[in-house]
Amino acid sequence: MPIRFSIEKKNTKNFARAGKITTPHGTIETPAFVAVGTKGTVKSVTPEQIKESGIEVVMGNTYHLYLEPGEKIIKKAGGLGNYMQWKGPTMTDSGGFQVFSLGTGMGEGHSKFISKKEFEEHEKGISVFDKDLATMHGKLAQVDEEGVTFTSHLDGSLHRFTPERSVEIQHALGADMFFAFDECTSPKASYQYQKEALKRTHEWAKRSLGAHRQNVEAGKRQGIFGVLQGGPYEDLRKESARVISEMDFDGFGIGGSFTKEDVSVALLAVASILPEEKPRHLLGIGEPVDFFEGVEGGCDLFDCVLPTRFGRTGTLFTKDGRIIILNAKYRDDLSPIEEGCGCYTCRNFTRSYIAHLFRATEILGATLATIHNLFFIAHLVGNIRQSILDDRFSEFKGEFIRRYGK
RNA sequence: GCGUCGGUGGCGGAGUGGUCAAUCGCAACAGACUGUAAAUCUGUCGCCCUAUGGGCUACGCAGGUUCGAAUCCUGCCCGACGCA
Repeated sequence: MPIRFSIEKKNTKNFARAGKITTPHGTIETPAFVAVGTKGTVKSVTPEQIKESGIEVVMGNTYHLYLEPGEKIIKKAGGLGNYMQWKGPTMTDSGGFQVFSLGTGMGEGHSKFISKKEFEEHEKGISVFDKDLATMHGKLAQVDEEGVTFTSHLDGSLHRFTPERSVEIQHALGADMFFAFDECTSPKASYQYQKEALKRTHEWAKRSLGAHRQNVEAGKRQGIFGVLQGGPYEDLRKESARVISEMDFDGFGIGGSFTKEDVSVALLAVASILPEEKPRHLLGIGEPVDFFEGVEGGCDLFDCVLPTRFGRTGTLFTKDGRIIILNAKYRDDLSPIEEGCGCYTCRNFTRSYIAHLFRATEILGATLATIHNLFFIAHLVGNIRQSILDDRFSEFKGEFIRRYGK
């Protein structure tokens, strides 16, 4: 078994649990936040800085790394971790999300989240979105039963991913854990489409798993996670949980696009169906408040671009809510981003200085802000873990949300 | 002193009789971002108001021509360059 998951403590009132994932490159204490390093780098920070922020695992992306520098080079370098000099555990995403973000997501012009209002209007047919128009303009990915054909966003060249190909690339990338190739649907897709896409995702899961089990060497080093889909529909979510659970995956990913309100529903629908003894990764979710819901719904791993993207674009997490460092009031604010924060940035620099770096578009601003945000999230999730161990999860959740807001 | 060119909103810089409160860029101000086509994107950006509309003041200064001027004419002030 390439990875081992053990549960140390379970919450009696919900699905929250604290545990450990042991991988060939070290142990991850769960719940844990996975830093996103799409192209083999967590943008703007060094591996040392990632580690010092309290991050234990980094996730790269098959689509991006396949396009550049190409999986062959990374394999030759000894795998993703070695190539990027991240010594801890690694994961890779399958490229399934890009089926959405470069496919329908691009035409619809929204991210994986959609507001409740927009979703309801869409259901009533009020939306002005024109599917034909979206197809004609700029979509880079096209789904069929066998896989996805896409044009590179870098040079327009034509490529094709199938479950087998995604797994093959992910073997070359060599991460400790990786995901089966799935189709992440648009939140605006119809029930009928969600159902068809789900069938496809299940078929692809089976094929991904098959391709992985065929490679005995890779199987010794890498764990494969099957991905659940189903959009906002509870019955599809349950069905997905049943189908994917029956396959011999090493862990599970919960994917998809949502309205904020659907996340919790989707998790609870699935929580008691998934086998308890395998880790669950909630894909792509990570506002501070979201972690509580995710953990309550039984999730052990989370990845999200927000800490790093927010960092680079000047939005910083604090216990009292997020701040936009470019706001005029911080120009002469000589206090740290967050009073009492133990991160490198807060121990050494002021809001004023970081604001100055952003105004001057000095790249150190992105680095210092990213360090802080990663530290904030890693420690938030770490504190959630501790609260489970101490049997005070609900109290901690209440305290945090009261102060943070939203 | 003479000549030439030029003076536009915080800055740079369009516009050369009406659709100009004035293209655009920068700065400024505010916002967004959830398995990263993102060091990205959006909105506001003369003043005032009973604000998807209305009023006022504006294109160096002062006059003038015209139904109407940032745009044409005269004088003045300032700047750059050239000649003395």
